[in-house]
Amino acid sequence: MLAPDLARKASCEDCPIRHRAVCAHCEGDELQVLEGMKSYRTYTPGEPIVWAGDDFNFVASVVTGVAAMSQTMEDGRRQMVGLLLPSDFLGRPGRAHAAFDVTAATSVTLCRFERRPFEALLRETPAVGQRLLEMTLDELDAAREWMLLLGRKTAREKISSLLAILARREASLSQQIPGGEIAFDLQITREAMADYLGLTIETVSRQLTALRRDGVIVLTGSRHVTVPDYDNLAAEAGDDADGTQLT
Amino acid sequence: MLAPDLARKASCEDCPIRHRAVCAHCEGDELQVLEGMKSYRTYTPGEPIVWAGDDFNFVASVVTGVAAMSQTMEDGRRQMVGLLLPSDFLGRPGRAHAAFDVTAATSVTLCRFERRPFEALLRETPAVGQRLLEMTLDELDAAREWMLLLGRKTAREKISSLLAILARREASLSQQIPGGEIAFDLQITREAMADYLGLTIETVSRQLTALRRDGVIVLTGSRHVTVPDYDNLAAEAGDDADGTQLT
DNA sequence: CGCCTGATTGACGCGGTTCAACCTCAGTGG
DNA sequence: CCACTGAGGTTGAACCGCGTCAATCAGGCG
Repeated sequence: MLAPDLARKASCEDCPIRHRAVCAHCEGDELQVLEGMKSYRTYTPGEPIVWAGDDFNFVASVVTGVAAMSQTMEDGRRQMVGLLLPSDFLGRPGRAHAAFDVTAATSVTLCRFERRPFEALLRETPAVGQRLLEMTLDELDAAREWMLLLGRKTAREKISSLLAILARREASLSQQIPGGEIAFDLQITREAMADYLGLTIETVSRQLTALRRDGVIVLTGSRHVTVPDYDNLAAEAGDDADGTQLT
Repeated sequence: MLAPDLARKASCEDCPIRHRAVCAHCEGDELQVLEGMKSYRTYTPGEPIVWAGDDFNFVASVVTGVAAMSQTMEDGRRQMVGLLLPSDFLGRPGRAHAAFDVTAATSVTLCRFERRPFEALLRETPAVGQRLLEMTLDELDAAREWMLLLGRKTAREKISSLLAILARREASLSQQIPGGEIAFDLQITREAMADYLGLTIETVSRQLTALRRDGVIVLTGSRHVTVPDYDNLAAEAGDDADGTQLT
């Protein structure tokens, strides 16, 4: 299950998430300690990482890929409660059981630390705790923004919001011209979109079709999206122009 | 605007939230520092504490009362994203502007610290940062639980969930007999309930009536609720019996 | 080719919103 | 003392957005 290319410990210095992850503020000695504690593991798409209620004796940073955190009701209704992207932190120091299901959405590589030693590290190395606090506060803000989407937005606005987020990320990653058209691939299925947005796959499909019909987006195949006019899409999302932006 | 009885600084030793708030882990010297930094302020019911986007140069602990954190769309749709109860922390170290509106739901007294000195304290006093991290992680879990409610639960389940939370809190505060009936007052209006649950006031009213008709609750006046059988109410909330519980 | 998973589309119905009337109660002032 | 007022709450009727159920389509793979 170990990815061959990452099974031998890559150096933290070369790590792609070096300056965004929980270890971002660490230097020299501290980084050495982390280097000694870490181990990599790669999960295949769809593979469960933990189930809610399970013993959960490690914490980890996502190095590559996407993992989904979700909750399921007895009758099968499911709600995604977080998307874990590279540099995001997974796990809960001070808690021995997982609160949510976590599943690999794509192929995912984690940089893992045993929970106990990591908790000790938190006590002794303020830099890690401070960075974790920053990251957790950001996640809390993002979760609260998402609550507005889930509680008050229409299906069309929900889809538009999600596409706008993905378009913004694509634009920032690829340094595209502001105002120009943005194109990206949906990495996730309609089902994952529905779980994330609190909708059904049928509604997701219908609203995508409607947005295409109205010229807000261009769909090539079912997974490739082109946004001719980002402002137009943002207006459909119902976010006030000056307001905060979902991450 | 200062509450006369709290305007002179009450001692941290006697503080009702002494061992639950952000200062919980502090001892001796550290407490002295906080004691010197703090100032109290009381807000009247309905009074805004901050608006989203405003300069926000303090952080605070709620000492007494209830404050509501919420987000509003251009057209007036509103979603509450958090309820701040005594000992809860308000504010975001490292950020100069508020992300959400915060309003006093009842009369609220805050124990406030200027943001800059508090940030310095966070760097120098690990105990505060560690406690804040714990609290933030708990809030994040609660926000994620709420996402399931907003995204997937029916109106009846939403109301039942809220009542179950309030009943649990009442039972734990008043040490009631497990299995016995639980009675409590709704401290908030139908409008606040609707904003919290992502519903309209009409739907809130109708579902409360339906739960009363079905014997799940007894309503005395419009604000006093008696729960004859907690397990029955919990079943209506749709939470799986073994699962995690909203706080 | 057949099979399976993911996605689209249509028909239909329900749950929750919308709009509106009305009720209750606590002030408030004549 | 009672009329007036306004906020909070309840109830009814009609509408419609989205879920449900079901049929069909497209693409990948043995």
